[in-house]
Parts: sequence; structure tokens; C-alpha cells
Amino acid sequence: MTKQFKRTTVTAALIYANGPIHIGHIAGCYLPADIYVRYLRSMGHDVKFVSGTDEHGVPITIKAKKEGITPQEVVDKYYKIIKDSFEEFGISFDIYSRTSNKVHHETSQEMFKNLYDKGQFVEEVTEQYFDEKAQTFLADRYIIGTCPKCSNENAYGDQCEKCGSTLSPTELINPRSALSGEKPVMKPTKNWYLPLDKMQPALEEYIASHPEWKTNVLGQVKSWLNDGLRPRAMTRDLDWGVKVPLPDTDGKVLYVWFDAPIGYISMTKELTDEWQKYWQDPETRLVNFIGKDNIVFHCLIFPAMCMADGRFILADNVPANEFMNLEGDKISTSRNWAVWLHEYLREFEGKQDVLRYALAASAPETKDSDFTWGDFQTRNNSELVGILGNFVNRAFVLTQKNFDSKIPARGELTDFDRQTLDTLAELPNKIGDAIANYKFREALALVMDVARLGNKYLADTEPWKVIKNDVERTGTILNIGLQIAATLSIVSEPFMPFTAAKLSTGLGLSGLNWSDAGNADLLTAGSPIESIGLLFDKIEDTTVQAQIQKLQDAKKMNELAGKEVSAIKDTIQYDDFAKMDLRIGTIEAAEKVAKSKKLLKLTVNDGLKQRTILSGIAEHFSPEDVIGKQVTFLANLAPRPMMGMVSEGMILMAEDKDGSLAFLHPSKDVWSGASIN
RNA sequence: CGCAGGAUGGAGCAGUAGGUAGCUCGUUGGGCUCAUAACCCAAAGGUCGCAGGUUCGAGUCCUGCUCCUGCUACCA
Repeated sequence: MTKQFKRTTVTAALIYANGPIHIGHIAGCYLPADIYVRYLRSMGHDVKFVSGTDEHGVPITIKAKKEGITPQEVVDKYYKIIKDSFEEFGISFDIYSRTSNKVHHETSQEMFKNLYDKGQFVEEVTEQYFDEKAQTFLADRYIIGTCPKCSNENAYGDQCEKCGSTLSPTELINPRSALSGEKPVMKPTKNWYLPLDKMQPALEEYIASHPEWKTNVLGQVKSWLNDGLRPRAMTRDLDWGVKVPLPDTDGKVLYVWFDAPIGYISMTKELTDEWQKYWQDPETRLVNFIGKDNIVFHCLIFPAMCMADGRFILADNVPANEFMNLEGDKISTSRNWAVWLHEYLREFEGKQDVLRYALAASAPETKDSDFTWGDFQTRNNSELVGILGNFVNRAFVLTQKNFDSKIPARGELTDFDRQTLDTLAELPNKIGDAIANYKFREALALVMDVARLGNKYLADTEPWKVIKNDVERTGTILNIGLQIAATLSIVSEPFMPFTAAKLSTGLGLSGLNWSDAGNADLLTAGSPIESIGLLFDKIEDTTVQAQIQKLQDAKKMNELAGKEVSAIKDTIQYDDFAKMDLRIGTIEAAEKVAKSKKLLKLTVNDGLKQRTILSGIAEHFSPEDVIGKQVTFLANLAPRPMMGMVSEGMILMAEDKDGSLAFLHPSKDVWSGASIN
């Protein structure tokens, strides 16, 4: 922090190009990075802001297969959506590129080759599961099998979600491929590993030299270091990605997390011929904005790569944010629980700054935060409209009415005027310091304090009263009010660039930068102001409710779409079937089982006697619904004690897509006890 | 299991080297009327997750515990 740098390279996480972007991405890294960069630019610093899409890796090939298109078509589609929405949202990248570009392939291959030639890799041949039908090696996550610990039949190769234990694919009983359902075979494969274990001391030293990093970042890193780093494969068996630049390596590509961070470098290459200045000069400060899931890659693996390579500078800071939730639930692309940026831009035209404000104000800087539409509305209505918009509007309207839309001259100052101007002069530095220290929420609150200062100044000086008998004094008051607005147009720019631009247009200002903020003479008396209308509009309850409804609909749709018809079980013999005694019975009585959420106690007449069957259907049916119904049940199932009672059989139910249950009735009433063959 | 982060008035968050608990929004009351029923002032509201300990004194240090999140596909 104390070191003086000549220039700054700012990167924002490379987003994976298999879906559009949502508010979590923005709040997590793109908006903070943009605020930071805009501030540095306003300070006159030399800064390059680089980001793009990460277009390699297994999930993209899966997505392509699912949609029946090529991986390239997948990434082309999302690259465009993502790039366009960022641009419209005012994220001011100097370049937004992609890792499928030629220059990126060359750059990462060159770096790989350099590490290889320097002997930095360890070659190792391991046995891995291979899917013969899909002709591909399987990532741990794409192997499904029975958990050795809890016998869950759908455990993943890396973890069983039922019992939570961490697994390795070879531990699974009856492994099968998630792609084809086939049983995978073990096949030897050679890969190149980066020996992180040997590099740990150097990495520890690097981390130790940055005690100023955010606690969540250091904590995460420490967690990895405590565990002890292990060698990590930098190549994968896959045909989608950057080819390994060595002989006889067909079907092998660079590990996405090897090539992705190099993307920052290759994108800078595309941007400028002077790219080396931004990546190799120790007087350049490198700042990587990311979300917390990326911490290990940016704080350990990428630095390790750079150290091994020897040519590149290491990050001076990695200000990672935590995660943002949505209406109390985790944002999820696959569950469609998200506010998509491209949709927001369509539905809230011209309101980029409202979302920028709401996200910056509740960004997950120190811990996970929650975005709610209610909060969005409040922030807009009571802060942007009520405080900022209102102040500007008051100052403008008063000037229009009383001074013919010309900036009035400033006469003699009162103590209160001076006090106000002093406060005004201090705020820009405070805001700048907060931004420089990655405290964007605090910085934004201080920006609002500028508007609050203006509101209070007008309320205390009451120009609408003074005008009745002292025009000159009124002029002084409004001059000061407008000067406050002028500073506001500068300090709000990193956060709300669209609003800031409108405001400077209205005031007839241009070309100002951060050092001008706080100055009380930005506006010259006599120059005109231009009507800019209202900076912000109120957002109505109905608008907000529509968004919430949309989310809920999406959730429902997704639940329905998420179900797939399960595969047919293994073949059985007739004898196996004949063992089951399936019968029709009539439910004669039903009651809820006390203290149980799911169980219903059913009294079923099977033609011979009444039997008690406990069935887990209470969440779907009430006792009145089922009395008198004929149902299919398994009559010779071994009795099973539950909740202090014994269940003598099992009612057969069909589960519908949405999780609701249906009974199996005979198509006409039959006698109780009818057997089923 | 372990490691890491978090748990502070109704909501969202600050609390820097331990010394009477702050901010924004919301609520209530009052004032003002230039302004998008916006603005200004004031008040109410917290035993700082739980239980111990160190200290003259702890939200802040130590120990144990509980809950949430991450480390684990999609994903910032």
C-alpha cells in the first residue's frame, strides 16, 4: 500500500461462458472493479481494465451436447450476450475478450512450454476412469456410483451429497458415467503436474508480505496452506480447450485454471503492444477482482505459475467479495434463481445506475449479503429519489425560477456557508481513500453524504424565503448549492456514471477530474444551466411485485423441468416379481400420526381383515381426502415399526413431475382383496 | 470430521491498538413547503449467537458450544 506504483493493471474474473450473467457476478467483482478503475482514471492514473470470458472446460462441452450444438457455438452465443450487457451496464473495460482467441491459445501454450522447458512440471501417469461410449475421460464429478459409506446410489466421484463424505472416484461401488450411463473403464493417462507442495514456502512468503489483504481472502488462503498444497495437474484429457504444446499429446488440453488466468495477459496483448509494461514491470500494480470461489486460483495457483515462469509480476491485492444471495436463497444458474443482467436492462431501461447503486450499497464485501427487490425499491425511492435526485432537483428548480437558469454570483459568505464548504472540501478525499482501500460501500455512503450536505444546507438557509427580500443572498446560497452538485457530479461518477454524466451536462461542466472535486469554484457565475429533468423516478410496488412473481414462476418452472424420467432398473426374473403380493384394498379410516410431518396412519380393508399401513403422504393428502378410496398396496411386505406403531404393507404411489403424488386406483371398483397379476 | 469466514436494535451493515454501542433504511412525533407526499429536526428501539474465563473494565482478548456460508457440479 505504501509502495508507489507507476500504473495499475486491473482484472475482473473471467466468467465462464455457459450462461448469461446475473447480479451476483456484478456485485461480486465487476462493479467493484469498475468503480475502482473509474476512480483511478479520474485521478489521472495509468490503468488498464481487462476481462473476458473463459470458454474452455468440461461443462461447456456438456452444455453443447445437451443443446445439440458445438462448444464453439455455445461460447459464441454467451460471449455476445455477456459482452453486450456489460457494455450497456457501463462496466468500462478497456478490453473484453475471450480465451478462445488465437492469441490466447498461443500465449498460454508459450507459457506452458516455458515452464516445461524450465523443468517446472512433474510428469505422472495415472489410471483414470474412461467412458468408452462417449470416448472421453471422466472428471470426478461425472462419475456416479454407490457411496461406500452410506450406500447412497447416487454419490458423485468427488463427494456423496447424502452423507457429506469426500470421496475419490475409485472408491465408488458400481461406478457409472454421468454422460452415457455406461460403466467406465480404468485407463492410464499421462499428465503434467505443477508441484505446488514444493512451492509452498515461496507462496507462504508471498502471502505473508500482504497482511493488508481482506480477512476473508487471507483466511481462505491459510486454510489451503494449513492443509498442505499438493501437486496439481495442469493438463486434462479433453478435446475442448488449448492443446498441450508437446509432441504426442493428442486429446490433451491445458487445465482451464491454467489457461484462464493467462487470459488476463493475452487479453492485454490484444489491447496494447505495450502489454509487457502492464505485466512485467515491478512498478505496475496488479489487482485481481474476483469472487470468493476463485481465491485459491488467484492467490496460490496463478502466482505459483508466475513464480515458476519468472517473468510476471504478482498481484498486489486480490479483493475478493463473498457471495450475494437473492431473496434469501443462493443464486443459482441451474435453478434459474437469479436476476439476469440482460433481462434487467430490458425491463428497467435507463436504470443502470439504480442497480449499480443498489448492488454497490449492499455488496458482499465482508460476508454474504442478500439482494431483495424490496431493498432495491427502498434504495431507489428513499435514497436515490429522496436524497440525491431531490437535492439536485431543488437546486435546479430554484435557480430556474429565480435566476433565469443562470448560475448566480456568490456574495459575502456566512460562517455557516464556510463550514459547509469546508465539509464539502473534505469529502472527496475521504471517498477516494475508501475506494483505494476497496471499501466501496463506505465510499458510496460518503457520496450520498455530499447530497445530504446539500439538502441540509438548503433546508437551513431557506432560499425560498430569503428570495422575498434579499436576492443577492439567495444567489449566494444557490451558488453554493450548485457547487455542491458540481462536486457530486465528479464523486458519483465511479458509482453512477450515467447519472453523473447527466448532471455535468446540466451544469455545463466537462473534463473535470477527481482533483477538482470539493472545489467551490467549479461553476462560473452567469453561465447557464440546462434542464435535465429528474435524475431518478420512483419505482412502484407493482413493478417490484412483478419481479418477485417472475422469480417464483421461474422457480416453479424449473422444479417441473428439472425432473427427468429415471433409468430402468436392472432386469429381474419372473420369480422375483411373483414374490410380491400386490392387492387392492379400501381405506376405511385415516388419521395423522402425531409429531410426524409426513406420516398418515391408514386403516385398509384387504378383504380378510383390517390392517394398519403407515404412509408418508401427509404433505400431499389430508385424512378426509383418502377415506373410502381404493388403493393398490403391497400386502406381503415385512411389517415395519414406525413412530411407535407397526406398518403392515406399503401403498403404491406415482410421483408426478412437480413432486405431487397420485394413487393407483383400479379403473372400476373391485372387491377389496383383489390380487394383482 | 477438519480448516476458513460470519453471527451487533424491525431490515441491511460499521465498530479501527479493550474504556459509557454507531450508520443507512424502516417506525413514531414535530417542523418546513423550493423540491418526485420528497426535505429538515427529534425520539423510541440492542443484556453485541450461547456458556464460561482473563481484566478495574470486553462487541473487541482466551476456552468450549450452537447456527449459517465456503472449501464440493452450475457459480462472482
